[in-house]
Amino acid sequence: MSAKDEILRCARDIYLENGLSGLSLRAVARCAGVTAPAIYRHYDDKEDLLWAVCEQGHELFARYLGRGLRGGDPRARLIETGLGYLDFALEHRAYYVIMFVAPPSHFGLDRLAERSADENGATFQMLVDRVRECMDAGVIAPGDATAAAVIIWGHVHGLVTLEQRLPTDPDARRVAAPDPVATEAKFRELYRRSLDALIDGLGPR
Amino acid sequence: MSAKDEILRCARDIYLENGLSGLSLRAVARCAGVTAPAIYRHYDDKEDLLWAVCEQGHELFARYLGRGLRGGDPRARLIETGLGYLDFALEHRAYYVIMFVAPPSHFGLDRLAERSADENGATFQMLVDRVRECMDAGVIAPGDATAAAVIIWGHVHGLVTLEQRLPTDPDARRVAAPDPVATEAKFRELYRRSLDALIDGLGPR
DNA sequence: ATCCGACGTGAACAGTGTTAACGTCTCCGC
DNA sequence: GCGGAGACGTTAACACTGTTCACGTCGGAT
Repeated sequence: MSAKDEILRCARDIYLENGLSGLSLRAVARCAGVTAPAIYRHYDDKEDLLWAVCEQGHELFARYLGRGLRGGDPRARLIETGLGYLDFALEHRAYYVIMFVAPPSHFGLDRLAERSADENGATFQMLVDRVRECMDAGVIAPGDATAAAVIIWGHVHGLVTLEQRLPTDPDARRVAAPDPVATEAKFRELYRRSLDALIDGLGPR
Repeated sequence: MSAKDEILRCARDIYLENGLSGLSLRAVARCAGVTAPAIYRHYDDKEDLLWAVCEQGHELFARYLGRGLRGGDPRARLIETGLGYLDFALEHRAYYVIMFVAPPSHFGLDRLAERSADENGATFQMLVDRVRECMDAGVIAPGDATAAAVIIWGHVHGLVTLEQRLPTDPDARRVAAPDPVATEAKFRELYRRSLDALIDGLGPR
């Protein structure tokens, strides 16, 4: 395994475990068995290294979104895409955060902002395709497929990010350890139902 | 004006202008005409100071949400609340980012995470009230008002955060300066339509 | 007059990302 | 075989960060 790969592996593990605040170049170097400046032989700077981590995330993400193609009819394919999105967000929260949540420019990560905008454009295209399919099949009212795709992405993205900030289950407010498994199942249910409701709302009158 | 107020004012201005990465204690101190350690006479640490900035944001935010009460019927009040949310997010992006977007725990801001969760719970209650009103009036199908509120908040929150990451208008991809005013108007339109569609979807069959 | 607490200071510490100067290998052409 | 070149790593240092410590300097209450 090359030193470059080893550095990336360490950066990824440290980030996924400790978040951005735990990701220091010296920590990465220590883990990889080198000193900090050695990293600069392989990556331009910290932002560049972080981007390499993001790229691995996007690769993983693409596989989750790909599940959408398994659905039988257009509506099922769109919903299945939404569920793949949810699974990725729940199973790989840390990845999801850098890739879609944390606004890079506010943390001085300007290049990362650009690059991830491009990447987002690609996944967005996948969603637009599913939406257009639904429009052709009469599941969604004909119109601007791009706009509808923004609405749907916004919807699922919002639910997922909100789930990470709210207790979600208000009964569990301030009750110790609100059994994450149960509330996650509840949230999945809610996610699914709301996706249905939204698509209904976007359907022909 | 007390020194404490002056420090807070500087911290707010610097943050709103330069984002989190530009907010250094020494910069705040310089602006306020003191040295960095003086800040510790008034705030526990940087996180505490940042929280004070957030509090001002929440105060402002409450006024925007309050507009929802102007609506005539329950549905109008719910939509008006959603539009107030949008206005705040668009007119005070930087505030919106710390308050609702950036996940504090990933940046080592644990206390801020707790505190803002509490604050979010409060605004959430306001939304639940509007939803319950709609259920009573038959605008939204009867059921769990909290769940419906999560869905709606997730929806608007997702659209707003997405707008900050996507070009929104795909025609403007990579075209220089895609006239922010025009695309903002377009986005408002899309936001409003999708909110309508979602509430339709949540209505009785 | 004296103590005290509030407020501010300069110096210092550990940690950060990053750069410069210096080695040490390996491989390639002569 | 020899010399040069390039890839890769090191140590030392710089400027910056949040934070703490010991020291002052006031104003007000006793």
